[in-house]
Amino acid sequence: MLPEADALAPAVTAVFTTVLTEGPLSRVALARRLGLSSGAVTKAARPLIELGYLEELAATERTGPGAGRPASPLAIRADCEYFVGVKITGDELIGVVCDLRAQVRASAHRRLSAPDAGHVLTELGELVDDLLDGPGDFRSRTRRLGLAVSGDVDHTTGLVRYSPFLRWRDVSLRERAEKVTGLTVTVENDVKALTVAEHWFGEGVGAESFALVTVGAGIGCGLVVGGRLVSGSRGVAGEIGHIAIDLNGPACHCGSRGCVEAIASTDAIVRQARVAARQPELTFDDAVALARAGDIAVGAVFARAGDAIGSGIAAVANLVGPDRIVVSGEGLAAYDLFEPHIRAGFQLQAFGTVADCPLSIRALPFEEWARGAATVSIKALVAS
Amino acid sequence: MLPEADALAPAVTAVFTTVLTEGPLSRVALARRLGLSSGAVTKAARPLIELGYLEELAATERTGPGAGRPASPLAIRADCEYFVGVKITGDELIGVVCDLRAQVRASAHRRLSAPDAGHVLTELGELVDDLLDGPGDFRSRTRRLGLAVSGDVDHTTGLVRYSPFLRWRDVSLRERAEKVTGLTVTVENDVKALTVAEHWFGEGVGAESFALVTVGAGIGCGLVVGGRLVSGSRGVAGEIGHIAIDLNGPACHCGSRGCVEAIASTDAIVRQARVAARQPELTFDDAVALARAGDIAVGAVFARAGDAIGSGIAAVANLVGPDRIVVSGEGLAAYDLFEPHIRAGFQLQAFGTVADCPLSIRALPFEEWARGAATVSIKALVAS
DNA sequence: AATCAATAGTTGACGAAGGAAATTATTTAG
DNA sequence: CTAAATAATTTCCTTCGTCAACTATTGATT
Repeated sequence: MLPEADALAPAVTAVFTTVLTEGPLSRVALARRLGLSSGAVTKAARPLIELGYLEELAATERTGPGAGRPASPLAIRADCEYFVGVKITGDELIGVVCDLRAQVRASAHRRLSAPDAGHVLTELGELVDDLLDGPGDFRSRTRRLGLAVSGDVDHTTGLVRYSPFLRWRDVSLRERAEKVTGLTVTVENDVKALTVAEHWFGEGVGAESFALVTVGAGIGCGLVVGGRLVSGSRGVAGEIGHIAIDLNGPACHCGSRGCVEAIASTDAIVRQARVAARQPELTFDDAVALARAGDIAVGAVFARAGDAIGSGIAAVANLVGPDRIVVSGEGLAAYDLFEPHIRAGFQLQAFGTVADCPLSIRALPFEEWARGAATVSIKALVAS
Repeated sequence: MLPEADALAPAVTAVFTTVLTEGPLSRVALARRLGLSSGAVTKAARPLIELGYLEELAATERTGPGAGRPASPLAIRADCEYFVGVKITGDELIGVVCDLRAQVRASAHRRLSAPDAGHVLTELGELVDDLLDGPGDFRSRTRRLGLAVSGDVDHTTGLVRYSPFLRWRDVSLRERAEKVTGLTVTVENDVKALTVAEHWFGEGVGAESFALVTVGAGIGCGLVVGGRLVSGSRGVAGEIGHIAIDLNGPACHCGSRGCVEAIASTDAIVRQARVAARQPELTFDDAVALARAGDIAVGAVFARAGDAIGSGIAAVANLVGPDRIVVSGEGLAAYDLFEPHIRAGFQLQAFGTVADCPLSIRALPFEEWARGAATVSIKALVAS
């Protein structure tokens, strides 16, 4: 078992995170990248190699003019430690085991009969045991568990202040999960966890500022500004879903009117599609099918939703001017119906050079939320 | 003349900025505040005292139980150095001399016949000379000039990339202003400069995240997140004025529709008030007078503008969850007409605990923009 | 082959910065 | 006058990172 990587020198943390997120890099490249002397990098890398976190790759490519000693890049030893991530929803636990590079190595899920905290925690314990004792022998190399929960989460204390979907209030999730699993637990809001995952291992790598927009039952946004996750001084941030974009739009459950979420969440789409198609029993999948089959009224519902999402994204972009934006979410399963409208809505309202901000739109792969949870525990190891 | 405060140890900068922004503080209080040992504070403070930036106040108040050596608070010697700040608008230069605590000591302004860069720079040189050689003998203790310009400004290079009001493109303002004035020049976007001023010396002091919204000919927003000014990766950030809040609202000069600015800028208000009052020659002041006199149609224009501003502020608050928000601007000269609507619009659309964010609304004192410019040069001295 | 230039990485001396704890300073309470 | 409490300083020490010299490894040139 590898020892705790606590209380590391700044340079050690910097080298670790940079190699982790920006792939194999030679010591000289790291020194340039981090503004350190090459000697400092040598010294910082040594303990990480000795602890088994980094390894030196064989020199391979020759770059530049060709002369000179070839660089030996430092790379993460991904299998030196594993991390469990679990996304907790109202009716399901989705769990994964990831390696240090956040690659999913195993996954499992459990349906929940009821979302009360006691029940969820017992199920969580069993799920984690299943994951760690299943094929792969992860148990001996796993110390950490990350949990992702929607709602207001204090990630420093591991307290879930309020989670509407779970109907939890002030649940000390970290403490209780540590007792049940015996692992070191990190708790984070689900959207923020996903944002960290994307910032460290996805399309946000290297971005100084970055926004992740999730579209689904809710519409959320995780923000990275100045290289750091934005938490909001009252625990709330990234509530793109409750930006009002249409004074005369539909009423939203938040009490306002014309919120993005009231127009573009899956629920809102179903509600509008039922009216448009005059079928009160219509499901989301039915709506998608109708729109793809050319139903003009239902198609307009998706178009309007896409425009609304584009407006919300434009608002984020106009305010913080991020390097990059990623739009994702289970609601984008039908993303062919949304994408052009999201882009058009964004382009129309993005101000000046903000319109140049790269926007990637893609469906959210299954397990991604749980992977986000695991990423948070990786981050807790590296940048503790 | 005091030497350059370049390349200081982190603790020295921390002590300096903390004393500067959070008033006289004893060494022990500073140590607690900054997470340093008291010894470190003693060492960090010494050079600052020797250079004349700080002074030790006589122990005054006894706090707590009463026993113990009284603390001798460290305070800024405000008159040890002066800073010039100039706000450049299309038709006017507004200049001030501030002390190290950003108190205005002298001010002057000049009307511009034309906004071309060459002309502006000659006038700038004369304005600065007037300020420094006027009463007060500031010249000998002044090394720095801050310039505030609306538009896209690269503050690291001092280049004005694009300023629509001035019709400037790629003007290397820092270089040229240094040549004309002989001072070390810092250039910043006007709203960002004002934000720094408010963050360091105004209501944003101590805030980890903070938003300043300015209402006037344009509607802008400066953001501080994680203690640092948000610049936007393409130079654009805080464009609250171009968040669209009404799909069917009036067309905006930016090409979109229903932008906050198209509803609530002074121009937009005048335009709408002329229609409402059926007086095509109406001025802003006339509109204010009519609204105050009870004209319902004109009053509704102000109400709608206030609501729109409130919506924009709610969008900012929902996204970044700031500690505090300040609304200011020359457009708020008639702020009695706006204030309740701004607050109501904000409260309606602020999500969850975001609604608890303190909101202060107040008219922008004359010279405040220029003071912001001076503040930027103070910041450049302290945190270079 | 020998040498040189170029680049990568290591090493050890050094200096700057900050912590720990003993010491000094200054006050009030008794 | 002494003890307790708090503030500030000082000294010693550790840590971290730079600097510059040095080793290592390659391709190119002669």
